[in-house]
Amino acid sequence: MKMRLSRYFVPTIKENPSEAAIVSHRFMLRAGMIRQSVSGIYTWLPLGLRVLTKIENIIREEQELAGASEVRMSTIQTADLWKESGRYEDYGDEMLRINDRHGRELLYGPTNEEVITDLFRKEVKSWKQLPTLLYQIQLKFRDEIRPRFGLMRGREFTMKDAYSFDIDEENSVKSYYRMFVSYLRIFNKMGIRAIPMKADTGPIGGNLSHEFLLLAETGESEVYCHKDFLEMDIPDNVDYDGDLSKYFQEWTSKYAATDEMYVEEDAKKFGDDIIKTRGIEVGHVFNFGTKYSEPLHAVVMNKEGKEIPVHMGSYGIGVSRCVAGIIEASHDDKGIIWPVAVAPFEMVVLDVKPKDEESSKVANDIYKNLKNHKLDVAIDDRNDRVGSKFADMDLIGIPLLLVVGPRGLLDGHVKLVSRKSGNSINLSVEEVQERIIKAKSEDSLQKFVDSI
RNA sequence: CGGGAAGUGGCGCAGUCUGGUAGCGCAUCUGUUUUGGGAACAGAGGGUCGCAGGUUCGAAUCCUGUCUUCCCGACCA
Repeated sequence: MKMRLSRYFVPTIKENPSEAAIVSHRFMLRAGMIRQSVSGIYTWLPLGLRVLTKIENIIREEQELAGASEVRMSTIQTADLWKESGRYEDYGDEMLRINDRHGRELLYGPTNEEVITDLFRKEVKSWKQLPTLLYQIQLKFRDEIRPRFGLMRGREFTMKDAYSFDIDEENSVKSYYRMFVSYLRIFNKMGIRAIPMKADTGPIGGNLSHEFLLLAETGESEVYCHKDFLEMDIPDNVDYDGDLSKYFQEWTSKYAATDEMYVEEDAKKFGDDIIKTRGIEVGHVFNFGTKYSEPLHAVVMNKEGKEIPVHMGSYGIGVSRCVAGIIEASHDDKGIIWPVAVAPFEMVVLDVKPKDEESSKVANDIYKNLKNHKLDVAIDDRNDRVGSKFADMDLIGIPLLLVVGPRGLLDGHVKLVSRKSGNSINLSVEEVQERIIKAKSEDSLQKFVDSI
């Protein structure tokens, strides 16, 4: 399908909606990415959905690499399982409880430990089938006391949740490391730096747990973090069947903690290297042993022929929150600045004057050629004044803008603009395509954008 | 749930104190002139003022109730 913005649904808003108090919420509404349905619940519009989908696909790719298999559990769950695990009463009013026509107690899942454990106990019986690592990307509902900040704290939200099942503590920790490393790679691919910090295990329980926090001035929690984390290398060419403890050591040996876990004496050992800033929690990993497998009787036969409860872990990423988080971390007063990997479009060809047949044809030819070379490109063929088209593209945050109009073509050039730096370069019609296609084929489009 | 603020054309707001039958900017539609960073002029359409009661000759405005949204707090991906 041809991505013509004149035919696409992008309802941008010029003025700031009064209900949006933070940057990401404002820009998502203004850029036509989302609309609120009721408090804390949103409809995703085409542009927002493209970003969400890209993030989901990055997660899928990396989770599969780490050995996890995708499933999709139902959003509606039975209360019986929660009574069995003992969490039905604990979870409180955050859980949306529903009765069906027969009066049976159901609920809209706020998390899925019970359902996945139920699946596991029915299907897996032997230590030979372990480890088992499953994940899903699914809507969750938590009836927050006070939803706020748009997608940052909604009630309905998209979450990636993964669950590991192992024969013992030692192997369970290996699964934990797999997810830990996978997370480092996932957030890096999204174009953000999320730093693992020692975490409180909260209601999910367990002893080994880390939160991944995206650093942003507008973050919800105060964090203390060693400055080396900002430059540390992301694990590459990872052998997920090998020893991953070195990565884990590297990423946990230096100090990083949220304010509620902050211990001054520990931080002091690193002196001035600890910076105090703010962060947004985008991921959380837990290793919780047999907390659910015991009450739910998720057992396997071990080598000695004895039934033992499996050791479990769960691993979440707030997918829809990531969309907002990335905006918090990357924007200016004009709008969003998307990292290439998650931008709704990698680039847009801006047809300055759609009514000018000649220049418009050049714009369309370039568009088609780039599209044929796998670029995720759209053409802005809207019959608006160029100023408002520029303003929209800045707001929406398209990383790369290719401006094609009669004036430039007179001199034989088109203009390439980087959203991030605001810089532009004039290039011939041929050269611009060559360079973009080359960068795309080398998977270095972000570098190319950064070089402008 | 406690504290605060707000609901008036699609969006942002004024009008409410001091009741007299609704206005501004942006957006939309038509026409003309424009067109390389949110055009100009002329004209047009669109609101029973969140909802329900009440007071009054008369209510956006006063009173009572109710719903919704946002902000601060406890809670959290």
